[in-house]
Amino acid sequence: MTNPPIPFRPPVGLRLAAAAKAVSRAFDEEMAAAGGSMAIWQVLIAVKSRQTGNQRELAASMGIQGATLTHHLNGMEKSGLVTRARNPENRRVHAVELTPAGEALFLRLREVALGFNHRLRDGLADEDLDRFEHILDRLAANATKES
Amino acid sequence: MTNPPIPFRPPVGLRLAAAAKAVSRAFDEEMAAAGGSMAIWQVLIAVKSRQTGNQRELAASMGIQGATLTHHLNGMEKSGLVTRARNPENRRVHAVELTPAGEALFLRLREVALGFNHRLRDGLADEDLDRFEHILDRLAANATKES
DNA sequence: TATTGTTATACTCTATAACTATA
DNA sequence: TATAGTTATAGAGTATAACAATA
Repeated sequence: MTNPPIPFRPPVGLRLAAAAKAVSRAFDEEMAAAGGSMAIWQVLIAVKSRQTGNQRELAASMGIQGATLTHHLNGMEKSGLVTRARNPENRRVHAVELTPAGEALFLRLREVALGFNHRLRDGLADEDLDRFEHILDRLAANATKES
Repeated sequence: MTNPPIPFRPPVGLRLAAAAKAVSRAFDEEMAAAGGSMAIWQVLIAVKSRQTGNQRELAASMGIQGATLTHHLNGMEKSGLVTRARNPENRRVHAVELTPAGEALFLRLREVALGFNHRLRDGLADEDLDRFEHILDRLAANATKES
């Protein structure tokens, strides 16, 4: 009836989550100091890198639901960062575009992101990062494939 | 007035965040199916692996604030998973202990976590994971060190 | 006064369900 | 009917500030 200690070592997924949390938190702080946020930055990237896509695709590329993206876009539109206009050829589609303020914020946040990543990569060779990203991809694929 | 596309490649930090999100989400789903959650699992691990620590240390090991941990413990106490009793030697300290239900849930979630990690590691050699975790540590350290 | 933890409150991100507009 | 997106609502996780209990 005693309670023998169970040998225990934190699993790899937890290591990944903890590291990602620490990195995201530090990144968020720098984004906030520059007038942005992680979510805003992701939307700006998504809009900037695939201007033609509809919102559903945009949301998918961010890993969130369409309604969640609407939520973020509402805030960004209210802040004057983006505009949404119906596409004349298919008026169901809303074309999301950056305003000048949105473009300016994108450039500012990009500076922050580039600087952050430069610091993040300190002491890490490109080869290390390539392998690292390869394993990231593998983990994500393993996690999401049906057992 | 045209809009020349700015060459752009998602930074590494974003890759890390996206992979962690995908993995965490899949993990959360399995935890939920077993009656738990990521937060509950982390508390159980923290309590289980360092029973002597006070709540502040517990929170720190989870990367959250003390008040946030209280929030989780309130829920877990209400669910009958943990008890909190004052330490007679220093009555400011609340000793967090698992109830039998908490122990049972720990074991159940551990099964889920072990199975998940087994699947997660599919096709990855220990050597790969060692290097991977080393880089995770490095990234976390780089992110949190003052620039 | 300092330490430990809780309460009160609020913010952000996320989701689902029901809805509107358009095709 | 099907598709694109929005609105309404809710839940989880987090934080800060003020507080109570104890030392």
